[in-house]
Amino acid sequence: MKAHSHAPQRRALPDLADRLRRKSRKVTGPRQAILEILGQQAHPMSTKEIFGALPPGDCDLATVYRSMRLLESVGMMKRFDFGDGVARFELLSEGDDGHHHHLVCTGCAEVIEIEECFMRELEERIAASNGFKAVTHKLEFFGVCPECQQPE
Amino acid sequence: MKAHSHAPQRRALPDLADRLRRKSRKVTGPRQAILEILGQQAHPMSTKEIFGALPPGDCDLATVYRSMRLLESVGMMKRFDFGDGVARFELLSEGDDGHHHHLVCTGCAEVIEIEECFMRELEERIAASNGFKAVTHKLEFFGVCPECQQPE
DNA sequence: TCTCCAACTGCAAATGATTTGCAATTAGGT
DNA sequence: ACCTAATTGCAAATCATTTGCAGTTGGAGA
Repeated sequence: MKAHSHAPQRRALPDLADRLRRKSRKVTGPRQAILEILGQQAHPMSTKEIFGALPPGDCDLATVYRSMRLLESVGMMKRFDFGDGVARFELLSEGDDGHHHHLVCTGCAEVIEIEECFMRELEERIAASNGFKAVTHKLEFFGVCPECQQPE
Repeated sequence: MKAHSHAPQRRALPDLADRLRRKSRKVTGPRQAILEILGQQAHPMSTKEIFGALPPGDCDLATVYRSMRLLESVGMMKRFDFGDGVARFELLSEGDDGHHHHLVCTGCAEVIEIEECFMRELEERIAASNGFKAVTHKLEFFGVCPECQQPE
């Protein structure tokens, strides 16, 4: 498991309040709880996983889905797509745009964060040569982790 | 529209027969028809689109889904994921592993193929430093195409 | 502190892509 | 031509995610 200090947990709540107020949205129990969960998690979590980590009976799955969208829209959450049809989220710390990539084990689904992004210049080159603007990219790596390499 | 000669259409059918025979699968009408469609298309098509391009009443949507899986498994089709929840496919010409990337306009969904792949060494670096094997990646670019940049 | 209404929430039903069970059909090896 | 496993159509089932609706609640303003 890779150390990755995600959550300046102390600032999470006031930050949440600020961002929500700006859009006249409310600071509700589910939203705080979700932030709490994600703050303890170093790796992206699916909505189902988040729901499962919530105190039982605390809130509805639909509410979690709705919350993820909202939190994403106010820039507190980054959505990732590992191509398995399930959206995953990471909590963004303030000022972080969350741009990074992952190395996902195709055997056990272990996830390792790749800090560096080598693609900025590449983006620019591609944008320029195709007349595109605002070019971004999605990039994830897949492979077999050391554990899964043992026959066992 | 970018020129991209996808289909050595002449060789498609015998090739199909070969590959299918090896797995004792059959050369059926729907499978030939799908190959035909994809062979005329320079860009990835979704299953629905393929279905729509097929002569009406020719075959069932479920059959198209099943065919795409099969054709992918015998290495005649490459699956792409643009993150919109719909799988897209390109016909592979013989000997081609289909590894390339796309630049997708977030406005009109225009797709441009990016021939070069600059990631081989990167893959190796990432594999090495994390002890992973068989590392691959998924990478797609998104941006606003020249058309969509005009206010209209 | 009390009011009030837009923002939320739970619940169930709706979506949309994709898969699957099953009985009827067919390609292709012998 | 025959025979059987591979295919297909159709409808029902999955799965992730969204949405309609009626009841609940956070928080700006009196």
